[in-house]
Amino acid sequence: MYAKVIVDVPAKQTNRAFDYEVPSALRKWVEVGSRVGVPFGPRVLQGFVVELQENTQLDVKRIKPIQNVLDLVPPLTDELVMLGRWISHMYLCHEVTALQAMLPAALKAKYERAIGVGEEFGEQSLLDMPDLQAIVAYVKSKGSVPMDALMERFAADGALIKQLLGAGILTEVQVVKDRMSTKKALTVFPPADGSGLEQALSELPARANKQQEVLRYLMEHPHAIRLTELMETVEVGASTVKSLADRGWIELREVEVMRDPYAGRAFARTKPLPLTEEQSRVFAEIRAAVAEERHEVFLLHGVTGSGKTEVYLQSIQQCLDMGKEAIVLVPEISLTPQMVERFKGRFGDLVAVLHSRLSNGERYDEWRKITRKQVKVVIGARSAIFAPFTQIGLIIIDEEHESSYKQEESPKYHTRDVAVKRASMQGSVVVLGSATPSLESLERTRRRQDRAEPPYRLLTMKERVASRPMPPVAIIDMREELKSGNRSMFSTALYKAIEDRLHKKEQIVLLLNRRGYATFVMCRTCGYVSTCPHCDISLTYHQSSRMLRCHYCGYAEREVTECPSCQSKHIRHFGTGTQRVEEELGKIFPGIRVIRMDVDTTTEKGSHEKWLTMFREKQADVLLGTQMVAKGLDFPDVTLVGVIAADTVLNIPDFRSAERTFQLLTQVAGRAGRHEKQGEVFVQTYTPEHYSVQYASQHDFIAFANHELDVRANLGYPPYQRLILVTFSHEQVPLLVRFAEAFVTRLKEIALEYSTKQIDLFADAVSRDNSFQMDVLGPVASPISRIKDRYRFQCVVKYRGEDQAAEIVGRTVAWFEERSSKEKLLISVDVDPQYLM
DNA sequence: AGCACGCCGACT
DNA sequence: GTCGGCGTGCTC
Repeated sequence: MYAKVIVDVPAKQTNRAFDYEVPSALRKWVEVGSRVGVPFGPRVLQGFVVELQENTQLDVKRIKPIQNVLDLVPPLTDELVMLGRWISHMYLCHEVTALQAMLPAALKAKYERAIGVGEEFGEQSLLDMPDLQAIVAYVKSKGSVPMDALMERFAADGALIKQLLGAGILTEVQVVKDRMSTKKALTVFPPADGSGLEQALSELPARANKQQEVLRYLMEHPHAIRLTELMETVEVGASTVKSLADRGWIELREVEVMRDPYAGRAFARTKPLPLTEEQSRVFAEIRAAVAEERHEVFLLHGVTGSGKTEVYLQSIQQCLDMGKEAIVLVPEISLTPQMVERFKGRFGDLVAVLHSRLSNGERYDEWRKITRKQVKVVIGARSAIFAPFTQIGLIIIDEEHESSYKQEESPKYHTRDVAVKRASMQGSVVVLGSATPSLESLERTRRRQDRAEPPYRLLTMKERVASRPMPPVAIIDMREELKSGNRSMFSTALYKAIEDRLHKKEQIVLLLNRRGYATFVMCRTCGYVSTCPHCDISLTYHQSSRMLRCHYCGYAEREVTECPSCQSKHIRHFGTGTQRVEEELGKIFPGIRVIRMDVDTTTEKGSHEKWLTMFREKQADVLLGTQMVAKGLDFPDVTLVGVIAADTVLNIPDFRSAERTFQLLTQVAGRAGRHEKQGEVFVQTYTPEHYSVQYASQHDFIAFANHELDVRANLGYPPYQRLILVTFSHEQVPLLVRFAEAFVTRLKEIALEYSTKQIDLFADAVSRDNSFQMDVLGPVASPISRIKDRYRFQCVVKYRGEDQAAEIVGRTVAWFEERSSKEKLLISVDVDPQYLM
């Protein structure tokens, strides 16, 4: 039997399957999806089995055998292996990179050097010496032994070992191991029927008090118990228990344990809540599709507070009733303890939770609950879409518009598209939920049936549960404030509202989508601006550390008090960041309690939850933060939401900035008045007339979407045309420009090869049919033209119709890498980019 | 990615 | 005359 194996070398030349023999001893362990150790050139590598074949004529001189199998149960399924291939084609990455992305970090290969028995073994007269024989026999019995372990065991024979290595009787070998081992704990096992313990008790000397206590405890509780737990409850030392084990009365051995991050936490069981009329209507649709096992994608547009989660929960229940599994995806930031609680509360131990705050070991153990079929529901961020389930009935993506569903490192996949692909492979239902759906998804609900990519079905929930009204949104024109002499960052209206809430002891959420203190620092005499020496970007001033920081590469320097260019002392901080707002609040409202949440205050593990808990317990009046305060939070006493500057997002030069502004304003407005108390929202802006601000204040997503879709159609942007962003970087500009231009020229040539009568290249008309059109913009300097001392150029491939585009770009990259491999030029390809940066 | 094989400068 | 530079090519 032979296996096709993808080896763990993410390089162009090794991006294909290699053939290996499956030794008969390993036959029943090697399956498609197995992780194996294989000899590759002079070393041993980890690889993934992607195909098995009985017999084939292979045109390779020597087929090597698979060395070992790394898991009892293959960590990947056939389906995930296929999905990996699809991802590698779709998003242009090496196949092994796609497969690796599906596994927890704990399963990343670790290569260890060890000593094994060499091929020279047997014919050597040296072996007559008993000492040598002992060493060789030992190594042989173990297969391979780490060098230090061997030296320790045969400490006196260091010279001999060296000699054996020199003669080739022993050789250095490489062993593939897991990065993370399973956690083991010493566990005490009393005899099965409890018999013999009484006997043992009588045999113990009278003064062996502690041992007697242990025996009595075990007679009362005749089941296995962790040694540490036993030591704690009976208050004895380990030696006491060990001596009982030595006499054979009890058994003491290592048992694999799960690291359960939610161990010891009881989740109150909840029952399905009664559904509103709207909820029932939506639920009926989803339930029917799940019950009929019909692959279908629903876009659930439900306003904030319309009770989407309850619909999810009941749909999952339908899935479980049928013996099938469900995956729930949420943005990392909204995977809060409250969210976990709702799912654990409804489905108890059937839920595995995967998020980035878990340690590698914890995540690995949660993941193994899936492979062991101990759970039926997975709730997690992005990568949970790869949960190795085989009977998926339902995949839910909450807040489907979130850009964090797009992975920014290779493989640069979009979770939504991977989910739809996976669901089509398994025949499962997908529910995309959002109060502000992405325009890509909305557009697909409006497509005609006959397209190659079938349409999604739109489900709508317009009412908030308990008929709570949407909070009124006031738009405040900051230009008017300036005219009337108010130069502070708070408008009069917002100032009064904050004062009022402080007085009433109600809570406030303030949003400013910019961290740090000031966005840039400028000399008022000569106009000098502090910029990063490694990146083409201005430095941000951080008040707490009195440092100027680069938000791209992390470079930091001391605050300047004197202009480095003209020595003037007139240094001024421009632009407002969260730190400055915090300081200002303290000045205007003495005694105000502010919690600031941004990446600077939430890097520590658990800090995110800590701040939210403090706010919930009303230990603060204001929750001030970047977009992380806009998502999914639900606090009953929040009656005021203030957006300090809506323009920060709007002014970013990106075709999605209007959409992002609308989403952000809608999400943050949804934080107010979710309970009995009526809420109020203030949006400060210098562009109050902009349609994204206007429609957000009217809570009118559909009107906004129609407007924005028109804009996109006219400009030829997604969802009507799709994009591939290709970025080049190099330390020298002239070479970079030359290469980027050569790339674009070649790309156009290759694209023309694909030109047939239904493929219409470089047509600029936006017609609504399905023909393939493609255009290349650039190359131009990237918006951030230098990062970490590397200059950046980019080109944007625009296309529509069926996508050979990724293939065309892929072929161009391959052609290009053959010619530029010796230069340190980096090319990065991003299919369906979220940001054109 | 590693690592070997393979052709041209400064040293015992 | 050799030791060693890293350019090119292969790994089942």
